Amino acid sequence: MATIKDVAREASVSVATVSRVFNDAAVVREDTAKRIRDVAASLRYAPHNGARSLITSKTSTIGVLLPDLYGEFFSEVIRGIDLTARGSGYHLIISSSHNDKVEIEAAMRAMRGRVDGLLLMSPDIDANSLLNVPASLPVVLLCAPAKGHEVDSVIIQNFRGAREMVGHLISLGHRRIAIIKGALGNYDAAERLRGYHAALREADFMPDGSLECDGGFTEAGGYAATMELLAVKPCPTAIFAANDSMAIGALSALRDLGVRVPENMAVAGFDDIPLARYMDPPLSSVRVPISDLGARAVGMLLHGITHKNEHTRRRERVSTELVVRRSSGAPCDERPPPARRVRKQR
Amino acid sequence: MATIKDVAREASVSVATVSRVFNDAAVVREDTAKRIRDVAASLRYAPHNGARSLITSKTSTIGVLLPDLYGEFFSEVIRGIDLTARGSGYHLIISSSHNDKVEIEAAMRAMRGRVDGLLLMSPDIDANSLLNVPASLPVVLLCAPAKGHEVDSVIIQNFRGAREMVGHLISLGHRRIAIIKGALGNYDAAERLRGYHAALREADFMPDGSLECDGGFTEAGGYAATMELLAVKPCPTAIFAANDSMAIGALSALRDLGVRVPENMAVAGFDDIPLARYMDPPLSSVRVPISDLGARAVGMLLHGITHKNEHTRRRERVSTELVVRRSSGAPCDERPPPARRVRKQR
DNA sequence: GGCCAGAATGTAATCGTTTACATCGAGATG
DNA sequence: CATCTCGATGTAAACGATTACATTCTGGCC
Repeated sequence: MATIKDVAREASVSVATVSRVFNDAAVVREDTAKRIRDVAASLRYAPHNGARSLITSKTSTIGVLLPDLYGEFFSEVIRGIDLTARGSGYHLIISSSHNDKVEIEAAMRAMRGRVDGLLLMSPDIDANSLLNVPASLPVVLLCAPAKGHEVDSVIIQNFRGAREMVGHLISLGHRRIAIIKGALGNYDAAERLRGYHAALREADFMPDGSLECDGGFTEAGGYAATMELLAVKPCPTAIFAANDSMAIGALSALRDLGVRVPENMAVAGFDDIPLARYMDPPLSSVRVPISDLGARAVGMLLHGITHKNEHTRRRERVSTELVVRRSSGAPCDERPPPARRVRKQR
Repeated sequence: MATIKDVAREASVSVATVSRVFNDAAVVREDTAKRIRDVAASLRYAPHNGARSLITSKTSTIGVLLPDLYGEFFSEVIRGIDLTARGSGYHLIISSSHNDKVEIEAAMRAMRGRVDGLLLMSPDIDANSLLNVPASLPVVLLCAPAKGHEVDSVIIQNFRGAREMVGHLISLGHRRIAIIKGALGNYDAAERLRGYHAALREADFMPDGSLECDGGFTEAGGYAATMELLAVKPCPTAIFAANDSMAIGALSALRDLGVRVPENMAVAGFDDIPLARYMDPPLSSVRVPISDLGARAVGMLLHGITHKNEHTRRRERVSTELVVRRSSGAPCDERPPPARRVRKQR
């Protein structure tokens, strides 16, 4: 493959001049510049970015470490990240399926010299892990607690969102509200559970462990958890799933069992993935501006990269919004029902 | 940030020895190796991959150029790509939103020196564009015609799938079958249209231009197209959308118009994205093994990378499968239970 | 024509690695 | 004891660019 030297030789100039043409073309006389461009084109020359970034110590690339790539949530996050990064002239290196600390640290090392900064979404990373990693590489944590404020982060208002949704169910008259919990050790999962508890406490409900089931954030987990919950006596009248995937699993289970939603069981999710409004019945959920999440994280990271020296640690949180659809049993505007007032369920 | 020289100095050895420890550790005496590893850890040293790949001319990275990142189709493709690439120790650099030829060529140049090969998914790339690009970079085309066999490609059996689906609708007794066409100039779109025509021809139906509407592969486009189609007299009794997104738009439109599916209008899509089975009614579609598509492409690309010299051009096609659900009006199994996915959702 | 300023271009060091080749010791061999 | 071998380590040249600094042109002015 042609290098800058080949072009220089062929155009009878020095490499410096060729380099200048491809960077600050201004200083090169127009006729030489044109000659060089022609030669470059005929040789199909393109600058070698690896070499370039070695000397400039700038890769124009940011690394994205994710636990997984499956499902609408990640797809949306990445989209937000990509849009913002590209807007600022940055490329994206994406690396997924990092489950334990060891893998993540390995992946972070692997990013050394490839990226200018790192976006890290991982349930079980903590500040300590970051110490085992090439120093002075800006990092932003996604959906993870930035303990001790040592590192930037952007998180979802999980607590508030969950409390609000459970509050909504309570306001509809539900007294036995079950929760399908997210993956163990996951920050979002823990916070949503906390929000659930808070809402119950505020309504002076007795906590009831039998109404809390693990769902692992997966659709299958939601299905299984629902099967368990329906065996509990007295039966819950509402199920709050800590994400939409599990809520979808719950809807499947209820359908298989012949339980009508929302008449005999209210269901609500979290995230408001695009799929939610297409469910039957449409799923009430807590909207998270998912692609914003990614966009904000990139913004923060880019600031960290360009103002490396005096960039103060920051923590942003994206706010959530209650989205009421039919599955929770409240009247709603999705498909306007005939005049029907708020009706207590049982 | 610490470099190999720092480590060498601190451990009182030469850079060569340090390098050897991080590569073929075998030749270094165990006690020196340990000393070096300790020093490296204390300095938080990690090898600079940019420099490394400059000299080895190997980046262990493949570039992925996509038109967009939105929607389940891309999400699945990327997942397949990521899984396979990671399995072979490759990283992914992803770049989306490339619409016209110029942008794509720019993006391809930008990949020079960053990647060992390129996965290119673009409706309007052709063999000629590839000539304007750094030579000898292996490329695999996704869902695009590899005219003249100059370049590897993997494509979907669009023609067969579409013909089969339209044949299915015909077998159900439909005689006026409309099509919502995909994006203009898009290869998949053209092939699916061709399959539609073939099926009609085989049934000796007269082609009717008024039954062909553009939908641009988007949900909104499908909605609009459906509105138009319902104004056609005599009205079609079935709509074949060239992808699921448009079919979903069609379902929305029909619901808004009060047309019952499948009783008064059969609807079918293409791709069988995860959402399809959740629609109301569940959407008949043509299943495409989307993540396989990505996986196969990576496999082909890796072969091209490792056997650069004598790698014969190849073209693979992934096969499709008819998936009959309620929306087409045929008797069919009830909704399948959720897939038992073990995969983590977040 | 000689001089000079400023524009255009060239020279060479540098970025952080890898690796062919050179060197150095130490133990084995005759 | 000289020599040979071989294992461990060091030296230095690449890789392909950028860029400070040096050098060479160019044309304007006296």
